[in-house]
Amino acid sequence: MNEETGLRERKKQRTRELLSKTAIELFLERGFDQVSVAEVAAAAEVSKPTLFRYFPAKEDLVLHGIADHQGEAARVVRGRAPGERPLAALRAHFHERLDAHDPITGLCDVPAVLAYRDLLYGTPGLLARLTLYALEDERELAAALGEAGADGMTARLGAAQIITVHQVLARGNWERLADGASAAAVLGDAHMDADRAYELLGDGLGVRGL
Amino acid sequence: MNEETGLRERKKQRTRELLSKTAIELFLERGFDQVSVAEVAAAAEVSKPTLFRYFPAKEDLVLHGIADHQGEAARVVRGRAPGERPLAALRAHFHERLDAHDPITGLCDVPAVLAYRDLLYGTPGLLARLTLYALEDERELAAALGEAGADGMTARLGAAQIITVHQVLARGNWERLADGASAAAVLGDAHMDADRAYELLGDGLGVRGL
DNA sequence: ACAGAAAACGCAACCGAGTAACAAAAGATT
DNA sequence: AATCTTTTGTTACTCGGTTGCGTTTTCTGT
Repeated sequence: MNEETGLRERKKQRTRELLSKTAIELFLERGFDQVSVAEVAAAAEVSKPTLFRYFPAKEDLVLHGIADHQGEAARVVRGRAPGERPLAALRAHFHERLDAHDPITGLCDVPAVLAYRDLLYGTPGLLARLTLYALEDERELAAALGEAGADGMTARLGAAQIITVHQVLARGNWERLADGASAAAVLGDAHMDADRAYELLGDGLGVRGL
Repeated sequence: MNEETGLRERKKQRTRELLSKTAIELFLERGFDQVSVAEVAAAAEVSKPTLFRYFPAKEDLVLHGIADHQGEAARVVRGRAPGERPLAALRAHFHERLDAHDPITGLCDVPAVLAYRDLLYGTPGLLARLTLYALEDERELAAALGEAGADGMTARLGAAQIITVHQVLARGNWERLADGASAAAVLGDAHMDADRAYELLGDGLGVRGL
């Protein structure tokens, strides 16, 4: 009875994507703060209230694509092979995403993606919103680690550390690309960083003399 | 010639504190979003533009006190005893702050402080701003760890993990107090959590089976 | 003590984000 | 086709934050 179709739903979907796409284009051209939502609405040929019916805030026009990855870490832990350790699963997954040049790893040199990241990291408002998304990721991962057998405090500490490490790795990769290197050229270093980071997670900062 | 005095500076200082104090009182009474900056300005008997000359944004009226702790972790590392490891210095310092019931540890049951924390954690806008402050703390700490001999990536990873762990610990303590326990009653648990967290930092998640 | 420079302030007007109310239009249902 | 529901546009509003400008207050030099 519910074939996921319906002209209405399709139109909504298209409007939503049109809005986000239009907004990002404008933001990339002139900067997040230099473009008003009224302009975005006009360019997408909808009214301002309609825009806000689709996106609760201006920032979400940009972050809408990122919300798709929400809860990925928790999913990886929950979907790991029987007997596999959570950290091992996450580590393998990260290396996979690295090879795929997934933007969430920071290792994607498609010009549009690079410009997009410049926009994110260069706009405090977007960065702040982004960290709120990360907080939810963290909570979900903590729950998943709890299911995997960790006690409450360990699960929360571990989740926080893992999410944090991913952010640092992504930022590191992005900085290399921002310096002009190609993704292919730094792939090896990125893998090494990831290995190092996961070893640090697994073996502690103690082994590095801190 | 410059005795740090001057009527002007003193007045500015007082106005600044009056504004922050007035704002926090009002926010605690009715909630951050239910009080307009115009009201705050009126209650403090200054004009709206003047308020914004003292605080760049509404959120900073609340966070102004917290900014004082800015860079504390980095300072601890830089000021550690010769031969002492950074992690050991940070660990000792955290335990000290715990015993002092310092609000930054989350372990302070003074009613006003508790209400203040409710305000912080219960207002997304404040939380977001707070994490931006934490980002700077992280950068500073990374620099300090770098000076202490860690290579770039390790310093950044370590800094991120340490700051994150502090946040998790503080939040954990706050949750216990929010459940009605007294600071004295949970002090022991708080120390245990901190020990556990720092052991995790030092020895890695591996020892806990993750 | 007094005049002038510099800083801080208040006022009023303004811009942009986000919301509310209501009317108009479009899709779904029979 | 007629009706009901959902979505949309218009207008107008609140609130955070800024700007320009004239006025008051404090600091400085004599």
